[in-house]
Amino acid sequence: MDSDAAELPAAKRADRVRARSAARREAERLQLRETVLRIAERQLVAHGYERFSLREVAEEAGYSPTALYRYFADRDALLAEVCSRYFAQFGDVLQAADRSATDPRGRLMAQAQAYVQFAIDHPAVYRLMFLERPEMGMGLTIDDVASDAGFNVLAEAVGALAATGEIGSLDVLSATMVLWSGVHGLAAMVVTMNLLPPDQYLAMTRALSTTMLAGLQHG
Amino acid sequence: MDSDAAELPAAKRADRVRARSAARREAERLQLRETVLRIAERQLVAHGYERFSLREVAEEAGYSPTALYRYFADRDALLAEVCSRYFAQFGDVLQAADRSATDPRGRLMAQAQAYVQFAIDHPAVYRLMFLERPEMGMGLTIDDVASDAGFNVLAEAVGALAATGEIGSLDVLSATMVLWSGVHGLAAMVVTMNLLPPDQYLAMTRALSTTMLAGLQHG
DNA sequence: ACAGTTGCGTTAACGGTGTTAACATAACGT
DNA sequence: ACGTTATGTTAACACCGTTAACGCAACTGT
Repeated sequence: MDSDAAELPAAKRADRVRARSAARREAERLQLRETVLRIAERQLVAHGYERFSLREVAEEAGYSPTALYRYFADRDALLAEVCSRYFAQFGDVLQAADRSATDPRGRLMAQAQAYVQFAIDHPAVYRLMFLERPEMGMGLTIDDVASDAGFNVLAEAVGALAATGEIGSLDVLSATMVLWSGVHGLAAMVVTMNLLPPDQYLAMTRALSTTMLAGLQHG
Repeated sequence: MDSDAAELPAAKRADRVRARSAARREAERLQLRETVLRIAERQLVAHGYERFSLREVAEEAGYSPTALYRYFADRDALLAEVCSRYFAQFGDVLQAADRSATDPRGRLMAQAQAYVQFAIDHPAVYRLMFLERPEMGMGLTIDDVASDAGFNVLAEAVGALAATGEIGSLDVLSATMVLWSGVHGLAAMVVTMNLLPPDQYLAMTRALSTTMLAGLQHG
C-alpha cells in the first residue's frame, strides 16, 4: 500500500505506532480529565460548594463514582484543580484592570471594581477560593499570599502609589493588606448574603476604595 | 401528717400538684434543651462548622440521634439557636466597646477592635454567623441587617460622627456599610486563613479603621 | 503469536451524615 | 382504670466520600 512506509525498517514503524498509540491514550486521558473538570465546574457554579458532590459529577460524566479516582486523588483534588484555573483567571482579570489606567489611583480603583465584579460573576467560586478552602490556590500563610499573582498586582499598584507619596504612614505591605481586606469584605458579603443588587455593590465598592485611598493619603 | 394541707379541699391540692408537675416537666424540658445547646456550642467551637454533626451531639448528650428532634426541628434549627445566643453576645460586646469612648472616632475605633477580637475569640462561631449561614441571626436582606442590634450600634456611632461633620460626602448608611465591609473583611480573613498572629490582626484593624475614618473625613 | 503486565472501569462494601416512620413505654388527665 | 400524651427507642432511607477486590481490554516484550 504505502511504498514509503514499506521501505522503512519494520522496527521503526512499530515504534511510531507505539508512540502514537501512547500519545493517543494520553490525549484521551487528558480529554476525559478535562470534561470531568468542566462538569465539576458547572456543578460547582450551579449548586454551590456545600452541595458539590463527587458522585453527582461522576453520574453526569457517565462513570461510576470510583472511576474518578483514576484521575483525581480525591474530591478535594478535583475541586482544587477547578479552583486553580479560576485563580489564574482572577489574576488575569486584576491585571487587565490594572492596565486600564496609568496613574496608581486609577489602577487601584479599577482593580477594586474588577475584584468585586469577579465575586458577583462567580460567587460560588469566590466562596471556594477565599472563604471555604483558601488553601486551594493562595494558601494559608502570609508567604503563600505574597507569592500569589493577584496579590502582587495589587501590591505593585500600592507600591506605585507609595512612590507618589500618597500613602501616608503605612508601609506598602500593610497598606496592601488594608485595601485587600476592604474589597474582600465586600466580596464576602456579595457571595454570602445578597443585601444589595449587584450595581449597588459596585457603587459601594467605589465608595469604599475612594474612602480608603483618601484615608491612606491623609493618614 | 400535715394538718394544714389536710384541711384544704382535695381538689385544690390536686390542682397544685398538677400545676407543679407540669412546671417541673417544663423545666426539665428546658434544662435538657439547654444542655444540648451547650454541647452543640462546645462541639461547634471545637470541631468547626463543617464537621459539626447532630449525631455526635446526641451521642455526647447520651441520647439517640432522633431524640433531639423532639427539641429542635432539625440540625439547622439547633445551630440557629446557638447562633442567636452568640449574636446577642456579639451585640453586647460591640455596645460595651461603643461605651468605652465618648467621641465618635473613639467609639468607632473601639468597635472595630472589639469586632475583630470577637472573630479571633470565636472563629467557628463568626464563620457560622456571617460566612456560612448568615440567615441564622442577621438575615440576608438589607432590612434584616438594618434591624440587627450590632449593626445599629455601629450605625449610631457613624451618625454621631456625621453630626460632627467628619463624614465627607457619604450618607450615614453608606458610610456604615463601608466601615462594616472593612472590619468584616479582616474578620473573614481571621477565621478562614491564619496569615498573621492575632495581635498583628489587631494592629491591622487599627490601621484599617484609622485609614477609613481619615478617608471619610477627607472624602 | 503468545504470555505477562499495565491501565481502566466496574461492583461491593465501610463508615459517616441528616432525616422519617413505626413502635415501646412511662407519665399524665379524667 | 382507661385513654391520651409525651418521650425515647430502633429500623430504615437516601445520601456522601472513600477503599478493596475484581474483570477486562489494551499494550509490551519475547
